[in-house]
Amino acid sequence: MNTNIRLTPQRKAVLEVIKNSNDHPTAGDIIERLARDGYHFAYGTVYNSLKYLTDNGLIRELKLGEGVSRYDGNLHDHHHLQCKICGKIDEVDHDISPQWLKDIEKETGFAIESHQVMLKGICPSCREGDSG
Amino acid sequence: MNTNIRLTPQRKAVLEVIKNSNDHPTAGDIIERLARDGYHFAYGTVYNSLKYLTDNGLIRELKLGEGVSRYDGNLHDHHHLQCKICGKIDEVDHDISPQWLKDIEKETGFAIESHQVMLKGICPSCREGDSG
DNA sequence: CTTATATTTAGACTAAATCTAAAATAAGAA
DNA sequence: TTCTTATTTTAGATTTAGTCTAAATATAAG
Repeated sequence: MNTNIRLTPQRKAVLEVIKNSNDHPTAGDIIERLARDGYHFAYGTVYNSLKYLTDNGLIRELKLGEGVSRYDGNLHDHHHLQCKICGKIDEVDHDISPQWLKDIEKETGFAIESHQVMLKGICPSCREGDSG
Repeated sequence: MNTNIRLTPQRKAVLEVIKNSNDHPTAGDIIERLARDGYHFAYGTVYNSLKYLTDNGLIRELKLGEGVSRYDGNLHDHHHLQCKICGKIDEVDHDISPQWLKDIEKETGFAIESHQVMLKGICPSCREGDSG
């Protein structure tokens, strides 16, 4: 992690929005929230800031298979669980077994650098209303 | 799974391309391969066919966090491993522990319906040339 | 102050995928 | 077969997420 991080006003504002969100916003969500706070940055600036903040370990980029990137201010290792009905994303602290990863490395010869588990299901509030 | 599957010539050709591929092609790849085989279907037809085949369980859609969907004719449960350098996708048969999923269901209250593990790393042939 | 480097901006551009309305095809009924 | 209805395909416009570019601005170093 870079110790010489340059937080321009734009990057700072983007970081603030993410730190103040707990719903894993997309770039679009972030631009919307910045605008609500009176910041009207260029589209590209927000993307550049997100990349810079991600590269420097201040935020995390999540790709949950929706075709959109989401951003997370929670730097602790965790996985995600998305409701198929309402789209809500929950965080899960359990990590998968390191032995499982080692077995896969042995089997495939890959050096595994990162892993992400994506769980899809029905959240408690959507389950209440289901019929099956 | 629907027992009354209607395989139009378009759907059949799309299915064939996927069954004959072992590299998890994207829609773009599939259109390219169809064209090589002399099939020039409308863009939308290929997407409709992919959706139809996926919905009917004849193929699987993979969302590996690249922002593109890939398609897989291997219907057996498995996970995927992508090389950060060359982009090659490998298949992994090991499945994660059912107990792990149960623990998460208990913790979150979600009814988990599907899970996908995405592993990123460096493949054996790219490792040979690395300097770190 | 001057020069070099980094960043932001507006807007054009790209890629993946969806949508739409018309045309074509297939299936079912008489 | 012919008529009617439902399904599928087609071409192309549209949407969405994100990248790229060149000029303008800001910051840092000498």
